[in-house]
Amino acid sequence: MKQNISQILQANAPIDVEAEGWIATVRTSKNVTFLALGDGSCAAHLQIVIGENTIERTLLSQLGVGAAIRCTGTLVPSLAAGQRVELQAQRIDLIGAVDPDYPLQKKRHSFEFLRTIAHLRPRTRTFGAVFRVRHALQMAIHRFFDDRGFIQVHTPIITTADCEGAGQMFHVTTLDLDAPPRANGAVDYAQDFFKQKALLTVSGQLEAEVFALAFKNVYTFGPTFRAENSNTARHAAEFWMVEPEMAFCDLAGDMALAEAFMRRIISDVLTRCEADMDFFDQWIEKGLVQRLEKVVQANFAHMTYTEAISALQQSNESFAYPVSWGLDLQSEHERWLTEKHVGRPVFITDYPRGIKAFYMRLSDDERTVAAMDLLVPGVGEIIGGSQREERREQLQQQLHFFKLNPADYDWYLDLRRFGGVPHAGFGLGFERALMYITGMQNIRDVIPFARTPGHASF
RNA sequence: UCCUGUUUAGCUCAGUCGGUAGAGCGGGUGGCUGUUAACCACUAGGUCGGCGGUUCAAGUCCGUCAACAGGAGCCA
Repeated sequence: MKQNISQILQANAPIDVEAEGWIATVRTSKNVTFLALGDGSCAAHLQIVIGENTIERTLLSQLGVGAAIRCTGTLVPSLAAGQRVELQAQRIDLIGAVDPDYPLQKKRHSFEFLRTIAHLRPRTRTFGAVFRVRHALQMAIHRFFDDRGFIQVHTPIITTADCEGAGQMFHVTTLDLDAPPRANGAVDYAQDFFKQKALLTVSGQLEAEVFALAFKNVYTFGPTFRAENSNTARHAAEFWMVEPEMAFCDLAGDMALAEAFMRRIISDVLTRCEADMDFFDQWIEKGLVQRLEKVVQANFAHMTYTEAISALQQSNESFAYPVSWGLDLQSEHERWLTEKHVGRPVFITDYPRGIKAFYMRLSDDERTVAAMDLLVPGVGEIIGGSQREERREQLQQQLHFFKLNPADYDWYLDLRRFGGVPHAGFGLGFERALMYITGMQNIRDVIPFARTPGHASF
């Protein structure tokens, strides 16, 4: 198998090699030309040295930034500082020429401009690092669960239940939208492909619970969809979510898993993507690596929602949003708690029933539910989870409390009749975790081809 | 969706008090004994986001639409 540039850069010089890739920069002087060649396999480029009269002058003039080439020659220790080895070219083949209007230049571009050329931006250093780390983070997540005996469940992407009553969902239909069949004045979904209204999933959690009650420890990791008209740096219409679910597990066990999970995936990426993480530390967010190392080392703090509210009320900070028991915590509150009050990651637990989802387990005080959010310095909430309501009667009460139709949840209620057990889980937005780990500030820049309101190009 | 801001060369930006447009990079040409986003010289490149208004005169002031960004809400 051919060697990629990552492997070539680690080879013992001198040795004859063949390198393939795209030209990142060109520097010429009278007797020598230098190319920086990249193939996405690592953050570093391979320096190619072209001596006088090595190749045809017409070929040399075609070696512009962006061109794809194959270079054969001898890998030798570099004569200059800046790289350990370099490739002395003996032969260069132009595999893919580049037109002079190639938009990427050897200078800084704005992320806004690069979003408009999503078909070319993966070749830049920043996006090379982003998508290598995205892959590494994904693998770290799978390894974490696999090491603990978790089974991954491929929960459905097309669903017929508005699972959590959360937000707008995308419809999936084969009906003619210009003239849909009607019955009793409404669209007649009985004539649709699934013979009922179908939607794109917003969460695999409810289906994951089914598998947790058969395989004990499971997780989902797949795409989810929200049709919300949210136009922010942290929202996308299509994103990936990680949702572990554990049977015979309470909220404390849930938090213990979440803490071990965060530590492990961060340390995995730090050790496996050292060069890319150094790149982010230098160019995207100063101090990033140190911030993450502190998260890996720190014991996460714990406090209840009620304790958090009183801490906020006694803080003498002036918040834009009011603080009072029963109101949800705003971003500014979460940031203050994790950054200033405790100065490390913190779990907030036992939220008021009314501001959390119907499936969360009602506590004995009947005012709070067994919910937890993990807040981390820099971003605020990164994980949300809960112990699920395993008692059938209480779950029915919760459905009534949230004005949901029990008939839509018959199979979910059934789980509480046939060997139901205490169980718990949490959800992690994959892209938000990636933003946290890379320091990238816009979710559109950690997704290969982002889907947001008004944008589904590429 | 709301608030605020931005829109000038292929890219990143400057443009003062209203008087018909500038730089760096990139492209082209030439130079340079090994460069590190190389460097030096010359050169081409513009419907100043669209439409409308004020004015003798608009990149500049006003209105409007659009795109983009930041913040908010919603959330992951």
